[in-house]
Amino acid sequence: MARPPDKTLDRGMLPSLLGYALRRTQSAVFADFAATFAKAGEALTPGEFGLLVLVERNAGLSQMALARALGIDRSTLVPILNRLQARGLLVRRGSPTDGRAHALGLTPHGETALATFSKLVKAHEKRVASSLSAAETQTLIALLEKVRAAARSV
Amino acid sequence: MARPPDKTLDRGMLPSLLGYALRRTQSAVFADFAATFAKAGEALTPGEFGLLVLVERNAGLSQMALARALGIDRSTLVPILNRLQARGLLVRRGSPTDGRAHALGLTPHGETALATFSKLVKAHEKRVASSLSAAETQTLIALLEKVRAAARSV
DNA sequence: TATTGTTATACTCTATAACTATA
DNA sequence: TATAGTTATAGAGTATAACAATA
Repeated sequence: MARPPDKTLDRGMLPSLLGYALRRTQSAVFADFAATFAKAGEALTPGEFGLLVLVERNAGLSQMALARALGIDRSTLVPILNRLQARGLLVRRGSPTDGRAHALGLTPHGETALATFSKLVKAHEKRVASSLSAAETQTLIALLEKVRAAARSV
Repeated sequence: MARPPDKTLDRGMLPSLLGYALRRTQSAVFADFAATFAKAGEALTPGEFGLLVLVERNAGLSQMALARALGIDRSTLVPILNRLQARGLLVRRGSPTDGRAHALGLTPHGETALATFSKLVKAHEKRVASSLSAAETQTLIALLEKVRAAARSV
């Protein structure tokens, strides 16, 4: 990990930019996520967690559907799934309805691991939201969604 | 660019997570930033813009100081500076006070380019913040800073 | 000894293009 | 023809370790 940012530099207009605040906050939250998992002897990225949740809640979905839901290319997904499969968390089964497609699902170990991961994520969320009231957290998420909708329609 | 996310999937607990909203919003804002620059025939990432602003506002700073301000390792900075220098935006001069260090600065072309970039960034910011009132934008930035402070102290 | 910048190396995320098997 | 998954390849961002020059 790199050293903490130097606060003495002149940052000009940057602190007033939404994108700048977004990037810096996301970076800090990501680091907290990683630290939370590392402290528990686990290793998982936010993206991997999101993927596992999607597979659990939509068992049998195809790689194409998953890639679309994640907003990434299908080729990008392949090595990610390979890694999670090698860890025994996830399986690719043949689709019963389409010979080209895979039906994705969690393994039993993946299910129990995801339960553990979810607890860690909740602890992490509680910590990063600790400086906000429940109402502020809801406001923040709602404002982020509004910004996302506005940015998406370019 | 990948296709838009599929809205029909069950996302479980994800929409209530701050980190999830943060990642998705940042991704959309980043795409808007890239699209804004592409439409103007320019190419720059948010990180490169931030770096150029830092160099302009703190002319003569060293690579170590810049890396610290950006929160990245000094070795990570080298290829980034190489690229910006190859584009004629930035120069490494010898530090007058420390024979080991470089004094970073913008070239005249870098100064004029940064002025153009800043206009594009303002247009981009205006668009992504278009769905929020001025007060909401201030609230959003303030809440993000509070979260960042809480996440940083792990 | 410690610091600055560089290089070598490695890993992840991202994409495009081409291939295969199926539809 | 079109789609699902894979592979090959490439570029950017990130890091650690080791090195030369300098402090």
